[in-house]
Amino acid sequence: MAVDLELAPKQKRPAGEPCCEPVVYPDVERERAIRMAEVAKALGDPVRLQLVDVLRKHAGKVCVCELVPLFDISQPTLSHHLKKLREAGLVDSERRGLWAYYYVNPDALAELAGWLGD
Amino acid sequence: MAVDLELAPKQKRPAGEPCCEPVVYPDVERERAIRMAEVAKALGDPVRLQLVDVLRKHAGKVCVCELVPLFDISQPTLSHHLKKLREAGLVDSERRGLWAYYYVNPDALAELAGWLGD
DNA sequence: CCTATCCATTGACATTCGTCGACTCAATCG
DNA sequence: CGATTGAGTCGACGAATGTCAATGGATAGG
Repeated sequence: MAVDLELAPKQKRPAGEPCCEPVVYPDVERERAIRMAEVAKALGDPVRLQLVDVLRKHAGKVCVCELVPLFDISQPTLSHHLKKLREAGLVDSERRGLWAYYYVNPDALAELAGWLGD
Repeated sequence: MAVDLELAPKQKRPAGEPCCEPVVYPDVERERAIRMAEVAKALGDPVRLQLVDVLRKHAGKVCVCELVPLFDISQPTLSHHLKKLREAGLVDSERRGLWAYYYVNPDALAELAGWLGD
C-alpha cells in the first residue's frame, strides 16, 4: 500500500532517462499476494470451485463417494482435485474406515475474501 | 443450491447397488462456477493479483510504463499478464498515443467476491 | 480367508502456462 | 524524414495442469 503511482507521463522520454520513477513494491505485499494467488489458483477450476461450494453449503463432513456422482469426471480425477484443494489449505480430510470425509477450512478463504471485498 | 447431500453411508454397499443417490447438480450452478473459476484463475498468479491490487488502489487509469518497474519480469511478460486480465474481463485498457492506460472493471470481481463472502 | 469396496497413487498424454528474446508497428520528437 | 520510444505479438522453451486407465493398499463383510 506504499505504492503511490504518479500520473502517466505526458511526453516522450528525453532519450536515455527512464520512463518512470523506480517505484519499490513492498515485499510484505508480495508475500501476501503469493498466498492469495495460491488460493485463487486452487479455485481456478470449475470442479474445484464447485467442490468448495458443495462442502461449504453442507457445512459438515462429506464423504468422497457422495462427491463423485456430482461431476462428469473419473474418481481418480476427483481425488486429484481434492488433493489440490488440500495442498492449498482450502479443505481438510479425515479418514474413517473405508471412507474419507472432506470439509472446508474457513480460514483459508478469509484473506482472499477480505481483499476482494475491500 | 438444490444440492442436498445425504449423510455418508454407514456401511459398505450391498454389492452391485450404487454407493449413493445419483445427485443431480444444477446446470445453472455449473455455469456460474465456470464464470467464477475463470475470474479466480486470472487471479491465480501473484503478478496478476498484484496488478489488480495496484490498479484498484490507484482508482484511476495507470500507464503500462508505470507498471513495468513494479515487477521483476520483462515488459512482454507483463503485457501477456495484462492480456490475460483483459480476457477475463477484470481490467480494461485505453490507448492514448504511445501509452496504454489500464483500469479495473469492478463488476468482474463482484460475483466472486459475493460468493466468497457468503 | 477371500472377495468386494473405497480411495489414493502412478504413469501417460495432450494442453495450457509463465517466461524470455526478437520483432513489429504506431506515434512522437527533433 | 529519420531516429527513438511504448507496447503488443510471435516463436520457443521448460514446467505445470487436467484427464484417464491401471494399479495398489487398507478395510469391511461373508
